Amino acid sequence: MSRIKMSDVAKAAGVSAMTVSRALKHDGRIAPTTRTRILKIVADLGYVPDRIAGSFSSRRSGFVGVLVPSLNNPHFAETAAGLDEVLTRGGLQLLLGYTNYRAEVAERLIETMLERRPEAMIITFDDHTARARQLLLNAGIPVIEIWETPTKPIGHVVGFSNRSAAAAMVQHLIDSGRRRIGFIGERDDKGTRGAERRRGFIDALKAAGLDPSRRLATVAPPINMMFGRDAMTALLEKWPDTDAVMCVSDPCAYGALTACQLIGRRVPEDVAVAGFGDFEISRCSLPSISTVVVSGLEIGTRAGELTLQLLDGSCSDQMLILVDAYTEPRESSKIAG
Amino acid sequence: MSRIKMSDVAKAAGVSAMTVSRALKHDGRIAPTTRTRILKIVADLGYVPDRIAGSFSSRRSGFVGVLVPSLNNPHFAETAAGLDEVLTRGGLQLLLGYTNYRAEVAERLIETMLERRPEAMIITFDDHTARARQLLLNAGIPVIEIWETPTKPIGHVVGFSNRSAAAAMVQHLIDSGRRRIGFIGERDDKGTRGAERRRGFIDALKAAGLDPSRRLATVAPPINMMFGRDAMTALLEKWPDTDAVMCVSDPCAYGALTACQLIGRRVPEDVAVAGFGDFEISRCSLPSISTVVVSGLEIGTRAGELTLQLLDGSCSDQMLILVDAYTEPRESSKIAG
DNA sequence: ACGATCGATGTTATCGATAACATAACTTCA
DNA sequence: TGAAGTTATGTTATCGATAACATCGATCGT
Repeated sequence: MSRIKMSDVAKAAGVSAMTVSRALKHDGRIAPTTRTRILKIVADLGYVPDRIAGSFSSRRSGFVGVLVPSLNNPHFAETAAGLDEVLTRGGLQLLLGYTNYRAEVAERLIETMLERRPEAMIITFDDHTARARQLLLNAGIPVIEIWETPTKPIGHVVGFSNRSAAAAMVQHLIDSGRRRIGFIGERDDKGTRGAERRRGFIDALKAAGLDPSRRLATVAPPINMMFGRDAMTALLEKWPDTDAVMCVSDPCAYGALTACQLIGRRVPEDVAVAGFGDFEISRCSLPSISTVVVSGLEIGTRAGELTLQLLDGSCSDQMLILVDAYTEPRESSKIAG
Repeated sequence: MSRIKMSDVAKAAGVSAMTVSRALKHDGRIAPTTRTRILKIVADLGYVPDRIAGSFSSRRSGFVGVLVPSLNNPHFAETAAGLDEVLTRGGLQLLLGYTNYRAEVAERLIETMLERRPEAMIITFDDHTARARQLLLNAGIPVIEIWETPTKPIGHVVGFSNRSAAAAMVQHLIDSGRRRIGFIGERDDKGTRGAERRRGFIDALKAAGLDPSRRLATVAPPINMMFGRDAMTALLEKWPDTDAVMCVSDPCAYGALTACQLIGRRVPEDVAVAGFGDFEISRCSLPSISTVVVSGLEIGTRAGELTLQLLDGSCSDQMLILVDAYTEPRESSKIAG
């Protein structure tokens, strides 16, 4: 059961192990006929190279560590897909971890990942612990924070301002004639994207001289549909004259929409509903839900491309890449009749 | 910039590298005082062990390779979460890859993963290429197929029969008085879970002596909401007297539901709609959508536990673990009239 | 036609941790 | 009290590939 190793292949081909190594990674300096012969023997023997040994020897793990809050979210899944797509082309492999939106989990994951000597780390911005930050700074590898624009970045950034994007959406609600606008989201004590969106909500209302206190933000992320429904029910009970609601995400907004439909409030005639993120549900629901469009895939591919550039030395500045995030009005915020 | 290594820590502590190694993995044979002293020095120096070297030496990668069709699907995300939860406890790390439902991508991923010498492989069942199968068989590690019950398993299985589960749901539609039942899903040439569900649909209708030909299954997975809407629109155009539709998944069913609402067919009075998978949307939609409940999390945790048992030798048989999948009737299939 | 260059391949040292074995000090109990 | 066991630690060899350098024959330009 002892595994076939490179020297076995070499022996079978009548060459040295080094030649086999070169044949496998196609590094030029090898005769095409030799290469073909070796590859045939590799296939015949079923040789599978040992990348642990290879990484150890070359001091290149071929890994990029990626941290997302949750996989169960199409945005981060798309970001991971975009990263994977680009990095695979560069011969790199994703080492994916998810934090469940918890900083201490993130710290542990960062530590574990760094033991694998990733060549870069890509982190979805969230409040990091001081130690996590220190670990990343000491790692001596490129660090890219994504999905936000941190005030104190660790390294590079590929993201957008959740705060301004949310503010723009609230402004759209104001422009469509709404004045008594509520917010449904996550509780206030977390440095997450959701908290930034809440700040954007407050920004926009204050700027317009409106009351920003209609907020129901009580649970930790992730927020789901049923929370949106329950929160909207509660919000309408507490502030019955509410004429619009901004939700931290589209699933939450869909829940809020169903709450209105169950209670008998018409959307958008009586209440406008807005979400965030352009999830599938916000396009397909009846009425469709106005949302902030942002492409998780683009964040992934841009971060992936930046990673490749940083690793091949073709980019050495500290980068701040902003991706587009824009308000897309749909039926749920049509100007009331 | 040369990294601190174990021997540096050893020197600082006045012990041998081996003692540092033992202190870090807490393997018993070490004096508590020595251990404390070493851990303090590790922290002070910011030493991060090199697991590549460690894996190379111990011949244990600490990885478990996991293949899912897509991350952008709450089921597989939950399965990954369940696996992660259990395997982390066992000191193992997930190496996650996704295939986009494509066998050739799966083959490439399996090959790449095996180079990392995973200690086990967990594969979401789909049609494997012959080479993928061979690679897995030759790897000499436990292989667990999940989310299905393959007729010719490679190793162990943790799953359920998508075919019978779908058949049971169709039977429920029949029991609720429906006779002209359609199916919306993925095209017929793939060995996926969706194709199994289509077979289950046909099984149930044939068994009841009903016509199973009302099928719209034209695109490759994954199926989305808008496809469900378009397909339902087309299906009702082609077979206007359809009184129920079974959809390959809940998002697809939600799309079909909105198609009915747009056209003016009442659900469930005129048409019953059924989905698969107990996605959030099927609980929250109005009406709620009848579905087949199956826990991706459970599949993950069960597969994780099995992995640990296989690796510590406490289980050596070829295992077939069935998880529960049951029909949950909701409003969308209430008995008409 | 001959030194310079190049292309293909071989040799050797090495990456950093850990398994396996060795050792020294210290207990234990007949 | 001394042989046998126990505990804490040290020593040595090793995992499998690859970087760096070495070699050798073929080719080329003038």
